[in-house]
Amino acid sequence: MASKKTLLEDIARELNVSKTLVSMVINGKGDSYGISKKTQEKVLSKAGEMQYTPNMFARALRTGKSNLIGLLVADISNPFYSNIAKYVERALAEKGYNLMICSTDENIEREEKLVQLFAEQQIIDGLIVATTNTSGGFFKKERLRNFPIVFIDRYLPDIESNYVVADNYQGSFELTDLLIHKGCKNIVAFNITPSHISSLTERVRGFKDALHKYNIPFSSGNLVEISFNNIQQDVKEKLLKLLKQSAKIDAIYTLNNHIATACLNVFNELALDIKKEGIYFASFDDISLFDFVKPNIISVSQPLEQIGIEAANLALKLIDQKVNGTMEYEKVVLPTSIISRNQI
Amino acid sequence: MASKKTLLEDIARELNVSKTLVSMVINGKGDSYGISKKTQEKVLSKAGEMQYTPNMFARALRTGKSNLIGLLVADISNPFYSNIAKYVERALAEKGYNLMICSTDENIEREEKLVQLFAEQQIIDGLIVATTNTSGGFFKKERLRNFPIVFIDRYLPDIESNYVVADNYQGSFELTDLLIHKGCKNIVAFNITPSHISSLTERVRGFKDALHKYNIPFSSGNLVEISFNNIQQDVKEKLLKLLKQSAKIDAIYTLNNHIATACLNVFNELALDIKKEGIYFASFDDISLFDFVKPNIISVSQPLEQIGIEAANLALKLIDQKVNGTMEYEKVVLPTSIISRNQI
DNA sequence: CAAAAAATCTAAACATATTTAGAAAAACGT
DNA sequence: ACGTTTTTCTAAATATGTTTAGATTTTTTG
Repeated sequence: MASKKTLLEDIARELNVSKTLVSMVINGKGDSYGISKKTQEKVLSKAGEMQYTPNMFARALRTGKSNLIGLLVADISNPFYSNIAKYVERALAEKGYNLMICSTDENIEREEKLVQLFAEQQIIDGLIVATTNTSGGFFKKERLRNFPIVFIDRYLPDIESNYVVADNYQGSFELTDLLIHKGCKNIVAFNITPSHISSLTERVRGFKDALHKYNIPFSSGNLVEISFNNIQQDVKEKLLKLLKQSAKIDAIYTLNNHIATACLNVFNELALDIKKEGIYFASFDDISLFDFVKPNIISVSQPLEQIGIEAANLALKLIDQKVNGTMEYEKVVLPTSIISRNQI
Repeated sequence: MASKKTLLEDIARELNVSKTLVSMVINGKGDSYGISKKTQEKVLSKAGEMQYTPNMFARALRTGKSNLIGLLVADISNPFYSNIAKYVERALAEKGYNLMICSTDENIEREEKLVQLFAEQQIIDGLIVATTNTSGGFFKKERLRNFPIVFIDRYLPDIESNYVVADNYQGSFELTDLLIHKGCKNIVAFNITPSHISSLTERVRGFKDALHKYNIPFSSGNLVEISFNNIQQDVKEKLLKLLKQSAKIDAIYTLNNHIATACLNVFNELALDIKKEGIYFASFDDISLFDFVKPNIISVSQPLEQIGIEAANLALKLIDQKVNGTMEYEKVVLPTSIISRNQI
């Protein structure tokens, strides 16, 4: 005989009070509604005794608040995102919020469907998203414009928005700068296509600007595009071509961890010893793998924990502001750090 | 002027029908309720036109179903779990369900709080959980016993339950068997303490049984316990001691990827070349890292995708059965595979 | 064509809270 | 003791759907 769930009404009946009163007390508004201490005491203890827990749906339906935050990432199995997810979740749990994580599989349509479902439906109170979208058109929609959304990792340049990102430009600039100081003259950066997402364009810009600062010429050969759908194969081809060409290169700089991993795979497979050839290996994004592999990798590490915490807090702040009417855009850019493993 | 959300009533008013009818049609029950094709057509097209999307909370409140499944794991940033999460999510999305992922931080209290919140509150229709609990006492509670729960990775031996796990015993047995065939006589397994979770005890059992099969003596020295709270330091100490001792060991077998990673860190830090000393390195759990490091690692790989898919399907099946009254326990044990990188 | 049967549709109840507007009780002032 | 405040509490409305029981309308049948 599975005993039915305790309802507000059950408590009210037991105590011979109205459910209004019980609701007020349960929600900690007893004082402000002038419920006597004694009654509050009674209600609270009875509620505990009967193991009352409010029905979230009824509450959300009435209040329009679910205490749920959504997190949308391209791929939850990517350690970059799963780590951020962990920190976001921790930060939210402290404030009594729960997190709904969903992967979009780097698929714009799925992303839009999920945003629609979550945000327009008001299933969640706020959204944190590493968007796969590029145009911003979707997020301009009236109903979304008034919804608390925090972009992380990537933002959409053509719309005003709240975001928390690493300083991709500066990180890339510094990394390139470091390589140059180590004597590199012909650094080849591996980018991914399509590459309109902000983080990548910023990294490219940082790379180019650093070269420019030292008057090192940049030619199309310094930026290799890897097709997203065929990373492994494409990296292998481009890499082999590079190593065979007459113009000697002295550093490979992969613009994200996917490409880095693909390169390492190729080195492994072909037993290539980059180091012996006097080529540095550098990458944006630091993943734990880098601590174990050869060649040693110089990397730009993003402050995952900070990104997570800031994003969570910003989301909560926006939710608050929304209630209070005002709504300003906040842009958080966090510094990266170079992890320079003793190279060559 | 942010246009208000479209409600059922709005559509009903526009078309001069009852909202009952609209609801029926929207839910695809038009035929069974005998709503004429023409009317259904009208409703559907108007709903599309007005961009109607039902309010999930109102619906869930009334029906007691949210189309949400919960996934509770110890640590979403652990690639083992985040990969499973990805596959679970995909499988559920196909069936119109969404996934709420939460990390428990390997904290029993937090786990229980979340289960309470999600399951008892009926926020979710079903739960998939890699439990940190050990006793089963918590899950024996009346209200949870009638809730669709699928355990993954680990199950609780002292309660009847539904679970999807890898064949930890068999995988461990085969791995040990392989090592023995390679000539190992003194294999040392690194376990984690506390180690009452089923997956680990099964792995230990497989290890011992394989030794026994070949009449290889097992002594306490063959099983090193690493304390969970201090993995890195503890591994380092135990490892150094082992390598210095007189009795030569010929294989190290780490019982999960955490310990494996810790070992690799030590090898790295101290520039130890296990291989040169003629020691094999093996580990349960295969993570991508293993493809890149030295020494080459023989590992037991778990079928992550299958675990995810089976867990998702089982959860949905249970939800169905719950509605239909019957409720049987299903235990899915999936085969593992050995990844034998050419060692020594 | 009236009665019976079948096909369509609807009013009202319900799911479980929160909140508003106002009632009842207690305390106070003279 | 009676009107006024103040304190404490409650009935009813509300949030947005789903579902039951029954009402209308249409079609069929003798």
